[in-house]
Amino acid sequence: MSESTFTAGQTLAKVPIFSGLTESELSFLAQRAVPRHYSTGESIFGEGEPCSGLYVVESGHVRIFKSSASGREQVLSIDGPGGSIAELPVFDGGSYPASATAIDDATLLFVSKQDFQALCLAHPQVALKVLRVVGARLRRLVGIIEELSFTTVRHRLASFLLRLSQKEGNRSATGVVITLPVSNQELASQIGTVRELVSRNLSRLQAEGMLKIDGRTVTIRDLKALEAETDSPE
Amino acid sequence: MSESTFTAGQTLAKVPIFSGLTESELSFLAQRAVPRHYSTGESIFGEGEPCSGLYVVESGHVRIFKSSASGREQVLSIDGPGGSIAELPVFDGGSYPASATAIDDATLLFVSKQDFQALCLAHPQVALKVLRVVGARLRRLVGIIEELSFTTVRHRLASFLLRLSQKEGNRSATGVVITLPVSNQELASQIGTVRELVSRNLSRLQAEGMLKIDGRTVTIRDLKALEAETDSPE
DNA sequence: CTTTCTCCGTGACAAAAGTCATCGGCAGGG
DNA sequence: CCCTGCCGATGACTTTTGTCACGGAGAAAG
Repeated sequence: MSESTFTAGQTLAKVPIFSGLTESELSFLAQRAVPRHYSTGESIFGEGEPCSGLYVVESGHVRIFKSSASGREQVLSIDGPGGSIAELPVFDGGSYPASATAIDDATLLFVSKQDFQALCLAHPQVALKVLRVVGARLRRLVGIIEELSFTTVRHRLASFLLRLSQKEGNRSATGVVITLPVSNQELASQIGTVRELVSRNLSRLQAEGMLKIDGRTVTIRDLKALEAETDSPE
Repeated sequence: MSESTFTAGQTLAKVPIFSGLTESELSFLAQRAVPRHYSTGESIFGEGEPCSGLYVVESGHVRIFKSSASGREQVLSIDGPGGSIAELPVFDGGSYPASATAIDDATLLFVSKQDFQALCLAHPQVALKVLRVVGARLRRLVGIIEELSFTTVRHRLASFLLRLSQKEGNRSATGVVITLPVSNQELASQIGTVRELVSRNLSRLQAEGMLKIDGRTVTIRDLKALEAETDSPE
């Protein structure tokens, strides 16, 4: 077994959709999975291209998004190690419904349509696992629709900050401190708006005393008030 | 075999996710599928309720939607005979991500989680079929996100009219004639806005000469112009 | 050090979305 | 027949969103 096949096997074992496979099954798959490396910003596939297989993230992060004619982008999901992308177009035979790029240097394992379908037929458990992950993906999409349809940019921004604070917030004397992980432009793409509105709404939340902004560092001074923003009827 | 089991078998054979099963497998499933009848407007399940199984539409139509705190609704999909709903929460174990009601009198076949999972394990083909159907569903959701994120109410209304005209438009001397199948309120829920904006935008399109509106009958007088509305960059 | 690039913040607008209230038509139930 | 409820249209207004243009901070490159 070659070095790369070995590491691929290691990776595959940790991927939710392949958990539960035996070692021999994993190595069978690993031998057919092709590792591909992408550098920061590089395109993995574009919306509308025919789909030849699925990818499993070994390292790095992948950004899946839709682009508009006028240049705006809407992020659908960000997947890190262990995540799988494009599971679905593999089955319905259509093209990729969105584009994918590497956020940072990333290594993905490519599994061809044929190999993967064969695997699902041979191991029905795998198909059920795929359905489970896809379920989570669907929930996220429905969540995006809900936010876009019902809420304002202000709401979505508040939600984003709260989510971030729960994942990686640090308590301090003055509140919960978080560091914005991305540019305002990217943040805008993730919550479905434009750069300027992110900037403006951040300023406004600061002016109202809920936040204290210092560069990319944000201190949530009034968590309660920020939470109230996310569930007020409008 | 009872009468109802027989009709259930008939129905199941036509459902995409069950096509390809043998007669005996179908009747096996039919015996476990429980027919449930719903009258117009009746709730089938509500968002957040634990999911106990999936439904197959035998007759009538089902509306799947999200509700906001302020009473607005966003329609995610409308499924008719042969459609299946809630396939996904069956697998990821979570609750229903949205609510479902019967649009008209409808008969659904309920298949329990257990029976369905067993079926998928016994017949991997079924799982692949489910994945195909789910793929289409995911594409539709991504389409909704794209529309909500990038386009205006005017755009979405134009798209809706064009879609409708392709499905059931009748050519006439003055243009393509269609009949709005739903109230403005419902139309608003389907394109993600409110009643008033649908009304106003319809009027505006009429004032600009693209449409001629008479009650629920709409004549598209300038198809080209309407199509131009749907792909202008904004 | 200077130039260039990227990113952030903002003011000034313009357009779109949404809210509220009102009016009129029409259908169904009492 | 009248009342009530649902639906559609529309005016007036507010809020939100998005665009354009500009200026400045800071990092990276020459």
